[in-house]
Amino acid sequence: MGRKAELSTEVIAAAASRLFQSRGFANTSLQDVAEAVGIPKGNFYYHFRTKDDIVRAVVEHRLGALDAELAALEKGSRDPGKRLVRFVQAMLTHPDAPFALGCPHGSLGLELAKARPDLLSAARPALERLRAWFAEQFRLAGASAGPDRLAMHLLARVQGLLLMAATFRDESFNRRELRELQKWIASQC
Amino acid sequence: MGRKAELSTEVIAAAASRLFQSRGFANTSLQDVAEAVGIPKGNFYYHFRTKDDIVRAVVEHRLGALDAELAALEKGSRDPGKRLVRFVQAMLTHPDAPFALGCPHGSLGLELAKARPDLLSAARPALERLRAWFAEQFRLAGASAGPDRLAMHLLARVQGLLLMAATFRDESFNRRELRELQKWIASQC
DNA sequence: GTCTATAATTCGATAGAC
DNA sequence: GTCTATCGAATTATAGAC
Repeated sequence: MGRKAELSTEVIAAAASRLFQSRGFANTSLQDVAEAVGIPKGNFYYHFRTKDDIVRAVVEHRLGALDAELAALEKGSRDPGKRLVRFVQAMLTHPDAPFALGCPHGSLGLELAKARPDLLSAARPALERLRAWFAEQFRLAGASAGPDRLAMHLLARVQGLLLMAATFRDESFNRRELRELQKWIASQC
Repeated sequence: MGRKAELSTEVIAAAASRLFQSRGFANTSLQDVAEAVGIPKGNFYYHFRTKDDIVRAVVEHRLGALDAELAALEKGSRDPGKRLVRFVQAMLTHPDAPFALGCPHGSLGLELAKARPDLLSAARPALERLRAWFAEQFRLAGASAGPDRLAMHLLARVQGLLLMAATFRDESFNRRELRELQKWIASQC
């Protein structure tokens, strides 16, 4: 079945994912990751060949976490429009703290677009997973406009809301904008 | 009048501003800045005490550039609603290439919110200048909703659009979303 | 004021013992 | 497989000649 080192590699990816979200990719050293997992930093290179490789592992780990969260939303509600509303609502209490640090997938994409365009494609799958799930909910809801366009629009609104929340830290703006976004979702479903 | 070192300091800030936008703060070394200006990197510390200090100088430089751009928009159009429409249109050809690299002010804020929360407040003035100008245009246009809320909403939409543009590089999405944003502006003025 | 030289630290990555 | 030890390069920052 699985590779022998799978567990350790997955543990490292999970720790790196948290560190990338709270400090960014460039500001996370292998030392930081190694300390978070409790291994010497030299041992890191048994699991990964370079620091760049960890980005791919992090995104793969995030895809797994995302699948679980989206599956829970699908199980929790029959109405696809309500699922979307609950998704954006869940951001408020999400362990990744996107209102304080931005969307983990969007902020990683933006950082890589600037500093490491060669790695940008590695960060995109998580955002595309979100986009595809949004589109499916809109399609199931029988939205009037094209579900793909609505999905991209919603993703952009989410990214903008979370970037503003992280930089301005204005609670009343966060609440108001979140409510308006939920109203927009309902109006499209 | 001005300080003796004002010109060199301003030149450094301008170069650092461009590098922060294209590579990010953490990925821009003092060596990069020194090379861009054509001075030895040791000479940097005659103008700035630390690397952190350059963030404040960069934002101050950006405020000046922003003032000039907004003044040109005010001069070019009497209708405040049209000014807002032209502002978002101008992003397409802006030298900062926000569609490829994100909004320089928003992406700097997001990076600092993650990696250097102690420096976040230094990055905010540029975003707040934009917000204030948006609000003034909405107020002048006699918008029905509160101009401050409309301004924050517009800023969030812009940030979301540019983050998505930088990470997805989907030209048709960029055009469509830009057009929708302009339609929203017109509907509020 | 402007330059060279370099200190002090940290980084990603490697070598090799066990 | 897991550890220690360390390399070479890059980083921020300082010292001091001119």
